[in-house]
Amino acid sequence: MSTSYQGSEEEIRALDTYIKLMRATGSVTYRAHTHLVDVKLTPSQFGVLEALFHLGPLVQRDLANKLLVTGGNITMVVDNLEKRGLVLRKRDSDDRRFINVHLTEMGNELIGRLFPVHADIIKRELQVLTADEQDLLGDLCKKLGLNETG
Amino acid sequence: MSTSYQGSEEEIRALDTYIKLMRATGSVTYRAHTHLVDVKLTPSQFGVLEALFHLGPLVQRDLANKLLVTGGNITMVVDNLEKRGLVLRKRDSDDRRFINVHLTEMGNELIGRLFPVHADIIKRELQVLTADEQDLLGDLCKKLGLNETG
DNA sequence: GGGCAATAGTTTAACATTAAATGAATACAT
DNA sequence: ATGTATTCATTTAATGTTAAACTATTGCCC
Repeated sequence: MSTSYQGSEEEIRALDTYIKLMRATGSVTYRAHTHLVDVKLTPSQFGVLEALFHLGPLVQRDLANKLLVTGGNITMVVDNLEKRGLVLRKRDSDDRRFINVHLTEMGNELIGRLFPVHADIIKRELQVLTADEQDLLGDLCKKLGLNETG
Repeated sequence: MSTSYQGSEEEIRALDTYIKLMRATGSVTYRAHTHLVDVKLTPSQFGVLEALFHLGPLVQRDLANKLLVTGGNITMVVDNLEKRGLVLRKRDSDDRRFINVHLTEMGNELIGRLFPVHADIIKRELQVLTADEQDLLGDLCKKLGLNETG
């Protein structure tokens, strides 16, 4: 049956904390994405629209960096968004390597309508914690992220 | 440029906390997977091996539930692990709907060698937090996960 | 200014992932 | 006991995801 792994106390604690971190993130993310089914958007597509909504037109490389995915991935996701008429590509005339991605009228309308729903879901999920607890959680998470690179 | 979204204070806080949670999880997970390149295992494949290592042989449905993925996904991942001779499928003779997945000698040897490395990476990543901080983080995460369903 | 390194984007191959449809085996209700 | 509903696994289609190879463009350097 269960293969017992003999780790140190620190390892046990770290693995236990990590699994809880994973579950919490997965849980909130899962719920934050349920409403996307209605508009037939994938989480990745929503992520791109959200980034453009908040930051304005972006070069694909910047999108990839923001969303922590590869360039090839962005090519695919933007392709599908473009097919649906939600975003447009516009090559930079100064430096023709760059391609600016911006929301179309339709894309802007959609994400402008979707984001408040998204924000509300996140808010309700996080409200099992008090404001202080959320700040505390944020601080602890920030420390974990800082650990450099990646 | 930046399209300003006018959310409530609660929404702003929740979104801010959520993004930090996502970044922290992504950061630790990313680092925990770097060593898999050496043995040409994908994170999903590692996840299956890890589950089998700790819980013993599992039916595919249980694997899917443990790893929070769909059944079709497990079919694919187990296929690839089976091709490499790391796991074996064995149909249950009592209830022929079930397929038990278990580690082969080679699979057991591999995950037994890999898991300590994995545990050590997680430990080092989490050690930017004290033991108390880790417990606190775990508790906060647990509250988030509890919010039922999903 | 001609060659070379660096950067942006695309493509390809392999694997992952989901939802939905299907097939096979079992449970259950009347 | 027979028909119906469940459950498990697979398949399919579509999209995502990465790494690696490739193209195109620009920057740099001698």
